[in-house]
Amino acid sequence: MELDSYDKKILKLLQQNNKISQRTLAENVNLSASAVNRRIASLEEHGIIKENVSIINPTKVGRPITIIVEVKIENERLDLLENDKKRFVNCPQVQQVYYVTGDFDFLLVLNVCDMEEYEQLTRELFFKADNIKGFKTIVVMQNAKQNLHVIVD
Amino acid sequence: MELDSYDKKILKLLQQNNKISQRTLAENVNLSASAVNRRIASLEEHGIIKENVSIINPTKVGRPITIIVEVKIENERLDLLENDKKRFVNCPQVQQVYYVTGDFDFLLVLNVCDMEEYEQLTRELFFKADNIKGFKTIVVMQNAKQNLHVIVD
DNA sequence: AGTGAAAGGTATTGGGG
DNA sequence: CCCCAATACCTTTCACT
Repeated sequence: MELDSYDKKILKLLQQNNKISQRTLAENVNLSASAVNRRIASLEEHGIIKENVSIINPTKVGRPITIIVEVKIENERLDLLENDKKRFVNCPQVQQVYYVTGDFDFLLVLNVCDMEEYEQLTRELFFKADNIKGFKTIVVMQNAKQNLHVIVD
Repeated sequence: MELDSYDKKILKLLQQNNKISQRTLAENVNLSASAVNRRIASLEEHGIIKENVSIINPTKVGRPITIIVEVKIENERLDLLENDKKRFVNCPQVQQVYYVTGDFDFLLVLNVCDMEEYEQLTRELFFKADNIKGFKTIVVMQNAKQNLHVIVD
């Protein structure tokens, strides 16, 4: 799907605030509300808009700790790798799973309420599994920016 | 602010899909639509709901590359540190900025369209600045999970 | 705080260019 | 693909429990 300048403006606005009304959106991009409506529907159908969500402040719901983990695996055999990946992805405390190459194989970003919760998670995620060579824990001191904005232009 | 079980259910649902109507939400949590309306307003006022956004699929808008950077700084003097942080935070390609302690000082997550864009960014972010001791680039092979969900219970 | 109903505002669909 | 207009739906407010 090709995005024209209308679609791009709509995306730019919606990824900052998706509660903005289609009428207001329409005024901003110089289109009618129904045109905006159809474009949004199309962007969603094509998966360009992946989801519409509220972002929660983790600190305010008692989960103030962000932890980064660099994971080294033992064996890169595809089925074992997929198995590790699934375990990470299915863990609700794990927000982000990146498969990388270099000194380590996975980088994880976790959100937890305290270090005890993290310690218990390490058992499930790393110690109980037999394809993990090692992992390095990095505790985040300050979460200076955290969003999923994509440049659209 | 104390969250009761109604608030928690509402938050759980909204961080999966904030386009769900308040009436549907009300049915799910066994409250009236107006009660849900007031609770959502309160959650927003208190900053528990930080923002409402559409999440864009980066690949589908021509920005398929995620890069992780570990940054070591030269001098931890507060003003220099803040200066580095601001430079990272203000860069639109930088989605996430974590200040950490250990082998490195900042971990960044970037989204770019190609390696050339990243290379140019490194000049702005790292080479032009004189408080950067070094940085390590990790190119993400596969983005297996990426969200900002927080466990609410 | 919660409810239900009324009022006001939005989203969505269909006819026509 | 656009606009406009009608309808259906949703949010918001208010009086009351």
